[in-house]
Amino acid sequence: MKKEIDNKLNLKNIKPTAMRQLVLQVLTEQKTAISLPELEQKFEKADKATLYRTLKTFQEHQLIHSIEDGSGSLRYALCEDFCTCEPEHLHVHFLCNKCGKTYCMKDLPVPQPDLPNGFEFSSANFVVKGICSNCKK
Amino acid sequence: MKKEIDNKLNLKNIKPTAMRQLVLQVLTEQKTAISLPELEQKFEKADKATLYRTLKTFQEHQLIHSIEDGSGSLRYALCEDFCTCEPEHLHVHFLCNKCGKTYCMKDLPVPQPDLPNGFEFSSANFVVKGICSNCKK
DNA sequence: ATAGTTCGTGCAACCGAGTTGCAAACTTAC
DNA sequence: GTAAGTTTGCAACTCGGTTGCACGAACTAT
Ligand SMILES: [Mn+2]
Ligand SMILES: [Mn+2]
Ligand SMILES: [Zn+2]
Ligand SMILES: [Zn+2]
Repeated sequence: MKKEIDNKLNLKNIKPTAMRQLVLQVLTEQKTAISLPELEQKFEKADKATLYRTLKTFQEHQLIHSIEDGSGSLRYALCEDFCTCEPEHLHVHFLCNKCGKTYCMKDLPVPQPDLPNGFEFSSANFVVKGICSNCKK
Repeated sequence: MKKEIDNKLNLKNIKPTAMRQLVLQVLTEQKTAISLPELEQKFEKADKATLYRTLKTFQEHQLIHSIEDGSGSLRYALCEDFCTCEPEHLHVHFLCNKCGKTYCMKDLPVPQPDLPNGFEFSSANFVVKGICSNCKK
């Protein structure tokens, strides 16, 4: 739905260019987080740098969040509407060792461990690895 | 202590070559986890590939573990003697946003979250980011 | 409407971490 | 000793990410 795409962009104060609409379209279609190289392949002919900067813009405006899953490339996924990317909204991610897909476990908040004296929590990246339900059966 | 170094290597069934002794020496001196590029700089003249393969060997023999801290390069730190790198021995890591150092929080075990049906836990990487006690004061 | 300015895009070039092939040096087994 | 296996050094390469720059589209001020 074209209208919804533009709506989302407007809500996050991102000027809805053609490129950005296309990228957001792709992002919305994903059930798992996507990397820049993967995103690149979704287009017949698209420039890496432009996609890179598009993702960067999206992230700066908290439309998407990035996940360091250790797979060699950063992965990106849509934030939930109410998300402000603050520590209390962080969730666990799951990387499947078999299919390589990275899932947002939106229902699993990242626990905030008791750090030693003097250490200050500001953010966290919690990636669980294993076999996903799809690869399991 | 030269003897201790060789001892550790022997214990983990790693042939104690000169290179490996040197690398293990450096690793033991670190209070925070070290990356391959950082390790490279610790030597006047050392080959990246050799260091790389040395770290790989160490890891395969569970002398060290690697940490995906999202800093752009993998970090490595010594395992504790009893460590077998199994899920229950995993600990939290802390990356300081200021000095960039990565700490092993050996006293903080990685919690094992309740995954949805069909998802199987096999490993995890839990990195907390913030300001370390050294940068705080 | 025009001119000036800002913004987005495309292309090429670059960087740095990690990785591999290969040959020389070294170690171990016989 | 020689032969076989292992470790090392060097060079080359891959790949994700990032930047400089120039062109064109869009927006602003006059
Ligand atoms: Mn997520
Ligand atoms: Mn550690
Ligand atoms: Zn899977
Ligand atoms: Zn610090």
